[in-house]
Amino acid sequence: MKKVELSLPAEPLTLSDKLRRGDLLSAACPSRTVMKHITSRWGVLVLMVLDGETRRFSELRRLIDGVSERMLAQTLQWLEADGLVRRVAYEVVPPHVEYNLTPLGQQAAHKVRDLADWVESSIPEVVQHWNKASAS
Amino acid sequence: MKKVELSLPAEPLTLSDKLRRGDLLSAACPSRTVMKHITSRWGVLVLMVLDGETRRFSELRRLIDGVSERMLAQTLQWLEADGLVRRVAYEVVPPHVEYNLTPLGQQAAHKVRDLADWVESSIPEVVQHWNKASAS
DNA sequence: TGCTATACTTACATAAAGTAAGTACGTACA
DNA sequence: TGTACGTACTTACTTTATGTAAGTATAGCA
Repeated sequence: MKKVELSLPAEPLTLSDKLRRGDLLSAACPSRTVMKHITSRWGVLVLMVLDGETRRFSELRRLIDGVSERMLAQTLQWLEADGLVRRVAYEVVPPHVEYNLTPLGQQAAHKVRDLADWVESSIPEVVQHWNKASAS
Repeated sequence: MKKVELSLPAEPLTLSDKLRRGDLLSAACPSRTVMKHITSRWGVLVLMVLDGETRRFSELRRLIDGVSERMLAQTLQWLEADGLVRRVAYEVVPPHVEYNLTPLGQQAAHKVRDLADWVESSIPEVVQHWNKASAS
């Protein structure tokens, strides 16, 4: 079983420093993988919707317009493996599974929410730019 | 020439409200597209690197480990079209092109940087979770 | 009895991303 | 003078990721 090593930035750092921080600019750094999961098309929306709430799989599917069951399941598995999402399954038929955020996931969700809020509120300016550019 | 309309949330809003804010949860909302550009694999890194700096194409390519010229060009074109990145080309041979952020792009870059900082500093916890899970 | 709902997984089709090469011309170096 | 390298891209082709549709076991309701 292979343990993941953190990639080391250019400056000489102590071992504990290396364990302390990732570097998104280096391709081999595991932070790239985590960022990929969080900023994936559905990852962003899952974190938004789970922020402070517990939701069932089917609720998430309905709340997140356009997501397929396949991608929702995969996204949740990524986030669960990263320790951001907690999955609670009740052994009943038909199945009943609940999802919520871990403390770490909550932190991520706050950053994502800040970005999402900015995007949602800046949309008019971006759209204006689109229309201006296509008009010229 | 088709103008883009904003998708309307559930609550009844005035027309000016509709122009005011996007809704990432609805599939048809243009905020989905902008979010896609910003949170794309290379979009995040481009915004990070351009934060407060002017950079040439080749500098970006070297700073962002692993990016291909093809994807870097495409990502920059997306962000330029969204009004987040400004492109300045000098008509010389060999070519010389500079990129920097618009005020809107700076705002986006700040949010992205907050998220990136969190990911980079939270990596040890995530990796610990990976190793713990694979050990069991 | 038949229909709907649950939380997934699997096989297959499509879209996106990665890879490699080409471009036109300047500069550096031997 | 010839050769290699650097610039900012684009194009053709391959690989990977995503979307779509269908299948699963069983309970509740009409």
